[in-house]
Amino acid sequence: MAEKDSAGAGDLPPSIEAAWGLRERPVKGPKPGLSLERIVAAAVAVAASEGIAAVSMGRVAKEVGASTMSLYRYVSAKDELYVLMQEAAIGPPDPLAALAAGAGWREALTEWAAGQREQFLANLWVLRIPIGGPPATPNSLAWWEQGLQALEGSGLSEGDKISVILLISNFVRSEALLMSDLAAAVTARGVSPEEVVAGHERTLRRLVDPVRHPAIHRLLDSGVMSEPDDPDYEFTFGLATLLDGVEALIRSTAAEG
Amino acid sequence: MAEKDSAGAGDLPPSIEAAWGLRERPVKGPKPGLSLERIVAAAVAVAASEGIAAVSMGRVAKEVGASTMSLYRYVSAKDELYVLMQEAAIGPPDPLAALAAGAGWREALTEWAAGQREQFLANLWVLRIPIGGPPATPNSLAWWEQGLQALEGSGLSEGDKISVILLISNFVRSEALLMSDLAAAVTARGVSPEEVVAGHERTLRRLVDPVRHPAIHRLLDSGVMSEPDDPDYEFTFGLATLLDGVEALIRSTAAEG
DNA sequence: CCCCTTCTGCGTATGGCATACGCGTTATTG
DNA sequence: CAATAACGCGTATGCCATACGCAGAAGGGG
Repeated sequence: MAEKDSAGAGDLPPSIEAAWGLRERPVKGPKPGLSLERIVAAAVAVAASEGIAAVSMGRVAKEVGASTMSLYRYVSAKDELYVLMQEAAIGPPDPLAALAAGAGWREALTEWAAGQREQFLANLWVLRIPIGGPPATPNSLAWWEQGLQALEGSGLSEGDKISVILLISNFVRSEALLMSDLAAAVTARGVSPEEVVAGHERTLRRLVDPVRHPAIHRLLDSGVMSEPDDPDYEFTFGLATLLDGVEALIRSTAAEG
Repeated sequence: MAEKDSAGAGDLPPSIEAAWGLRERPVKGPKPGLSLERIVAAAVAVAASEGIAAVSMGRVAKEVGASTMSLYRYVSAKDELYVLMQEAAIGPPDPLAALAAGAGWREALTEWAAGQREQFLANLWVLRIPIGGPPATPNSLAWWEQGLQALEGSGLSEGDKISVILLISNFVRSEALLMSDLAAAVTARGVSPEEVVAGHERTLRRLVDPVRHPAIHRLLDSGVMSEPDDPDYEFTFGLATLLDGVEALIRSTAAEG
């Protein structure tokens, strides 16, 4: 009951194959009136201006001037559309200047992480679409390729390289998601980011019991919550810490290798 | 048009206040036939056995033997139910043995991260529910409290402490999400985890072009994808790297302080 | 003691959603 | 010129969250 198909479980959905440029145009039948590109572009536009929740098959169809069901000739399910949207929004990475300049892995990775973050921040809705498994689209792969290249001179094993890449890209993603949450709260109420943060601090103060939560209480008293307001701070801090950890790994690898 | 309400934007939804034990029972009217606890427990049970997607208001209502709309007397929207489900599933943290034993911050943080991961892995569906903003529920706060306590002796500033806690809990979360993705793929097809990974490697091999993706190509050739199969590996590796970074931060703080 | 207020459970209705299915139509190939 | 295959899309199904309002329960004030 297990091994049946020739290719097996590893096959791609057809629209993803189309994103890779595989898949010959069928030669029979009427010429398609739409195209995957048009559909995905329309979906991205809706998501960018009204959020991912506004992206429905019907809505996208209206945008391209077609009927809902006609989209299913191009995409077999909405999840496929999501994948293609992500792919289109993220785009290919710019070449790493640090690599060209012959700089070290740390500069290269920093640039790589910053680039990825930039793409996320420019397309916050991307962070809201549910991920399923590892990437298999051209641009996603290109980003991974670039990350691996940044670690080329590090002396790490191949396994350690992906692990590091995974670690960093997860960090970038979750930090950007935090920003996105803040942005969402800001637009939900009509207030400024500062007010949102201040409101949350007020709520915490009301709930935190000095006896049961001494550390949080100390934290609130320290006034850190009201301070910095550099939107890049958490990113810069986290990345630096992460890279310090990677540096330790690289050093120890070099020492024992 | 800005400052109107006394409490302002920081207010909690009523069902969350109920989770804190605030909110007096109304004295008029019929006695409630249900309770938040029963509803949340039923929702958690459904999520645990059939996934978060199976949790609908109607389904939960059926589970507790009530009508769909009656749930809205206890919860004002489904998102509130989500928050309460998360709170219930995660539960309060066990006391840190490392802290009691007087061990250092590194042992304490490691234990803390492992505990958090354990809760996630035992309730994979939690990872699928969309997060909105920072936690304001009792158990979530308790976890944060414990994380901060683990860093007590580190000499870090309060601000650096939250940043570190944030960094680590985001890491734990995203790593667990990866496991969850794998588990989902495993149950979706009927195959073993090894076969899923192997299938993905096969797909990659088909798509990766040695010229455009030299680093990934090298990676695939190195055979790392087929190797380890220790499900904790990525977690152990990432956490160690992260903590090495934190160690560097603590050292440099001590040096300049 | 009774009525009025307040809260309960819940039936009904609305408007949204993804998508299965099948039909008429259009191009291409033999 | 027919057979074939892909097209656009109308219709229908079965979910979903949730607004609204009503009928009945419980307690408090007169």
